[in-house]
Amino acid sequence: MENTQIANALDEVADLLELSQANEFRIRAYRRAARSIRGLSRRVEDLLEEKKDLTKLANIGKGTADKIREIRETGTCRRLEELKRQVPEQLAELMKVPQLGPRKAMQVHKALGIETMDGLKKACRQGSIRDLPGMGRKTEENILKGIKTLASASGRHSIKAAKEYADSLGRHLDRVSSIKQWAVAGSFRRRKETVGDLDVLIQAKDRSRATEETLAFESVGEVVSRGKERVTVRLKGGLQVDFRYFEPGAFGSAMMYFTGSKAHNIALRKRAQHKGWKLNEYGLVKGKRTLAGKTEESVYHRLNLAWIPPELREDQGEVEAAEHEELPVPIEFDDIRGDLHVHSKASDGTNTIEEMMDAARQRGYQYLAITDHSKAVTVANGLDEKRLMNHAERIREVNESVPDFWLLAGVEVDILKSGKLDLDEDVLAGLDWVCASIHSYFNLDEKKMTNRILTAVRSGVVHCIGHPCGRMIGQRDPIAFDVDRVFEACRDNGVCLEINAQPERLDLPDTYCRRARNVGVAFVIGTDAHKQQNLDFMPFGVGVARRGWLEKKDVINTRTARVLEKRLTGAQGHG
DNA sequence: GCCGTTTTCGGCCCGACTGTTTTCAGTCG
Repeated sequence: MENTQIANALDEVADLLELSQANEFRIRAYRRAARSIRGLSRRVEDLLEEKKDLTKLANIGKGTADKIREIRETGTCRRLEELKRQVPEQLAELMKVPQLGPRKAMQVHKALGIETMDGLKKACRQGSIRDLPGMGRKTEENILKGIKTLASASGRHSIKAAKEYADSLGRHLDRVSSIKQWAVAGSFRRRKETVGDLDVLIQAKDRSRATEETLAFESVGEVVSRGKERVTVRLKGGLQVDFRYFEPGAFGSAMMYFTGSKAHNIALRKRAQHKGWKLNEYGLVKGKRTLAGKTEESVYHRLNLAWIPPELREDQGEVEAAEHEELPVPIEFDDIRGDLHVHSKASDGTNTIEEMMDAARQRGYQYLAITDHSKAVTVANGLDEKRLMNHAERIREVNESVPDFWLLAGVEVDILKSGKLDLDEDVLAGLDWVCASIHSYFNLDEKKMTNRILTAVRSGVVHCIGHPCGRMIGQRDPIAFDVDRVFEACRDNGVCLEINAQPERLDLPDTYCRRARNVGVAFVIGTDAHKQQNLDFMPFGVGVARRGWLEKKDVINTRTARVLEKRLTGAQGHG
């Protein structure tokens, strides 16, 4: 059983407790427990196997630990089943409609017997909601709008889409004369793999004028709410943007508040509270006196903490690390010296070897590995041994023509169902860079999949495992394998793990990066570019690495061409 | 239901906006 499943069950208990209007702190306890489980780097299943004490985990006490054991064994727990008997399960779904919380959901259910989305829609249209106490016409409208939003937006947006909106919004805000300063915070700043909305902080003298000018942004679809402090809009593409005004003296605390994560904020507020202070978006205050707020650094320092990079703010040990000055120095995009995963026209890329190289040189790189597909990927015009040898020859000719750049003759070879590589190992051994990836049979059971990957890792000719989890965000689940065994084998065989920077992959995911780093594996960040512009995916991969606590030294394509070459040739025979 | 730098009971993060009210509850982030 996966951690997500356990966390979902706990959240379900919380949902139903909310509907039952149970003690709010009890509800919060279940939410916190669910979040803790979700954020674990290890599987609860394994922890239980090892007879570990779950109450040692944050926010898990005796009661929840018992329930987790129950959920693991039976798929549910008695408390949850009991709640389901008392509260219609479907109401929990209705609660997901924006504007409809637990109270209103229960109210419409009790008064009108509504249990389904369709029933709710009908009631709104018929105007029977407005007669309930505390509700009116506007409530009906908002619920209908909420149902529509829920259906269309279906949650989160890719980091790439969010970046496009953020960039064009930024260009607009730069032109607004009444805005003195603005910045994007939120999960976008934390570089999460997907983004729910954009949080934009604005400093302006004349707020109402700034609001007017901001709302003139061409992509604004509708204004959701509008106050003196905050303006919320939905863009035409469905992405929600919160604009929040602040004064210069509170810039740092506002950035912290809106950057989150929520769990990180709560951890910091509790820390402030212990000192008898209060922390909110307006500053760190003691009684009526403001202790800090102008910059993020000032707030962290006043709390006896080092400044924490946004990507680490998940309440996953970063506060403790900041306290003991043990924070990592996360890798930066400027540390990257080359890209080791790109395709050319030889397989399914759109550009020639030369064009890809030019694009890499324009970006200031020292090297680039051309890694076209192998023959198993027929849809991508994968190369067989003969074509690959000719292709490698061509790459080396081009490489000869550029003394100040290293073009590596490489391949992205398929890991077949058995674990055998798709190309002759003698041919692979003659290449500069071999990335091995899975592109088929994603549904093998965990044992078979683990052995499959281990066979490739131990082949002796592979430098790197490409997009190790094979997931596509929101489309395809990660493959099932024993990650710890694979990570250990990679370390022992000198095989790198790739962080694939394609925004729909971002694979390895951040939590696995951190886990693999602790095992001692080396990483490579590759864009998997299929055309020149795709080389610009690199920052997305760097974002994942930063969220995974990786430093420059952990990632081998931060090495200069000279050092990398030494490593690759020196590593021959070792893997 | 969890938890402890005010520790085994009594707290639990904090503020803005809307729509309904006429002082506030519900929702959201």
